Amino acid sequence: MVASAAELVRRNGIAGTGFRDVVEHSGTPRGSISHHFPGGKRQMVSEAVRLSGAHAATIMSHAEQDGPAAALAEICNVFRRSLVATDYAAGCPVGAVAQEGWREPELREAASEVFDEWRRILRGLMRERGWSEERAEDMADLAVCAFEGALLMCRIDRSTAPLDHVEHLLGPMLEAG
Amino acid sequence: MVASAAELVRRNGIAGTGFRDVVEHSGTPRGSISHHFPGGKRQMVSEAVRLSGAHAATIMSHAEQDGPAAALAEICNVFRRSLVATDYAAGCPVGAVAQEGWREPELREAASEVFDEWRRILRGLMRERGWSEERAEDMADLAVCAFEGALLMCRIDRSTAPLDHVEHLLGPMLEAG
DNA sequence: GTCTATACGAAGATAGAC
DNA sequence: GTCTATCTTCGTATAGAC
Repeated sequence: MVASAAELVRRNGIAGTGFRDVVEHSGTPRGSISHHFPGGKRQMVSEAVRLSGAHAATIMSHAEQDGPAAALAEICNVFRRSLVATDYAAGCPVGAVAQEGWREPELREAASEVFDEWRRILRGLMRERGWSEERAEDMADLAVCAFEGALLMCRIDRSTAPLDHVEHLLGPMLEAG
Repeated sequence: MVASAAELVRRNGIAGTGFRDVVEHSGTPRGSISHHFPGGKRQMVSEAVRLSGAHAATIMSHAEQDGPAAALAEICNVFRRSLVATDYAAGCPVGAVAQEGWREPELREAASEVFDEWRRILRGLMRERGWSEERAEDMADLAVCAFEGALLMCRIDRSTAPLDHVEHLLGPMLEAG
């Protein structure tokens, strides 16, 4: 059910995703919403963001023995496939929450923790490549910003070009300390 | 009225911005909505995006005699001031539409044209610095992606650091061809 | 636990008076 | 042109039956 929520939010946004859609998409019983999510929609979206964020972090970590550029390439590949497979409907659920749900402290907190983890992973990989702590932090910021922005722009362009460009330009930069 | 819509959309998103809020914010008469916007909310948001996009393009163009890094710095400065002045409520209206309104062809088209103009401006400035057409295109993509992503992240972090990092890391890259 | 029905509020669109 | 009132839709939350 949380996975369904994440999938719908990344496509239609928070406001565009109702409980109705989630129960339909997940096939779960309609009457158990308030039982599983006493915190209402906020709680559901919050859990969806954390789930997606952890999933992405796992993907990046899988490539961590190959360095920061490989980690970036890996996560770009996964999202690029999603974009193409859904005809550019599937963006990033964390970005959606960052745009629509930042006023809700619970959602802002969830998105914040996800972004922090992503940056922490990239920072660690760059440190291993000899970057200074400060430069690694700045570059990790740039990488996550560019990644999130690229997902936005790919949907508008109906093309994976922005994501491709980010990956190919930023990858080498992350390697050279 | 369009300016009010743009201001409200960049803060609260499309779904979070009702006609009610717009007439209140702009002080315009409530009964003339459908007269000025026969196309409904879509039309209003579409015009708001184009207005904001053109405004940002003008800002970048003001610094164009000083090169691409100066243009980037100028637009970053303007949005950084907005972020701080509104306690991180004011993001980018074009980004909001890219996230929430991409399904509406009219809105997607408007956002697409705005992004294209921004990239065209940066590409032109980089060409003057001796970049090849292809590299200039890729770097312009990266710059706009990073800028949009930074505005997202600044709100979540409640800090201008992501935007600062993007500006300081990307600026020099745009200069050196 | 799961389900149905409903209350409550919000928002967009529309019609008609002045 | 401007305004008020209303219609309709939709989504969340809640209460109560099985």
